[in-house]
Amino acid sequence: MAELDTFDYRLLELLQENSRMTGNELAQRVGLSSAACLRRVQRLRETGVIERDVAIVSPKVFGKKMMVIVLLTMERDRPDRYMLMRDEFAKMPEVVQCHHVTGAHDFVLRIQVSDMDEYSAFVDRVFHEPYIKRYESLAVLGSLK
Amino acid sequence: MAELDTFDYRLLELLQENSRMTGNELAQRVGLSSAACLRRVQRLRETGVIERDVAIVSPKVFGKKMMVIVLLTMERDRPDRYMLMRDEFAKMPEVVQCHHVTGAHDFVLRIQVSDMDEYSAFVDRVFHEPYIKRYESLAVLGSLK
DNA sequence: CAAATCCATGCGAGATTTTCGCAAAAATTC
DNA sequence: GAATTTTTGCGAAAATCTCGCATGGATTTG
Repeated sequence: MAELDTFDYRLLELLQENSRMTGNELAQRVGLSSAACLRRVQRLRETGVIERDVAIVSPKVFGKKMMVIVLLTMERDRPDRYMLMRDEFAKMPEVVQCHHVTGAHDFVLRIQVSDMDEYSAFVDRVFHEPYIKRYESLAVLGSLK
Repeated sequence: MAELDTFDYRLLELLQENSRMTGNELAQRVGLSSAACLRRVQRLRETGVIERDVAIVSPKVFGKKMMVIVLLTMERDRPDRYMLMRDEFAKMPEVVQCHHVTGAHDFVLRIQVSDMDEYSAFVDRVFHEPYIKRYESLAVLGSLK
């Protein structure tokens, strides 16, 4: 992608807030015609500046009311396992986020489950592996953003 | 909102992945007519099951290339500070996520900044408060989802 | 410095998508 | 099992998006 100008940034800002805004609404706010706005947005999508569009569903609805943050520490002698782990985490529906980090821990995971039972089962299934040295579970009491 | 049936859940699942899916595409996947799908989606939005729709912008574009996860521990004698802290975090653009958690730490923050300098400034400004006992920064090397 | 080239623009037609009224089918209530 | 309510599919109308085209401004080129 070439360079983004002020219009593009403004559009991104707006769409990050509400991606269902129509061409006319955008036009009104950025001071371009509807067509121009939509053409720009189209380009932003094609070039990957806008990666995707998602609906944000109220967490209550899915009944996945329990969120846990896990700090994972792997055995130091198996750095090759990192990528494999990551890929496996990617496939698990309970894992909504996975960060590979520096420092005392190796991974920070955000886990979404319905209840303690489901979490407990998840832990048994996933964390009791030889290359996992330690895990620390932080139950989330409340969140912002 | 009344009850959600299997169709609704399927629609939510799809829209969570890609909210730009058209009525026909949805129809094809859930086995209802386009109109029925769109009517349901409309209702899901109206009733707040779908809270909003957002565009996900590549973090690189905004120049916020650095992500840090911070484990925050507050002084135990000031639990009243928790809510105030939370509200303050909510206002900071660097804080993209904030979870209040149980366990050894009190908050887990996800911070997005352009570089080390900006992070350093952020730390000085925010974490050097008397009621903050300890903070641990985990730089994110890579992420999934 | 003018000519040529390049890009993004606005306009508007055409295509796609969404919304809505309606009658029929399905599900629910009594 | 009849009556009522809800949801469906269809299709028309409305809204939205896409695209070709000519124009105008900026940059490049000769």
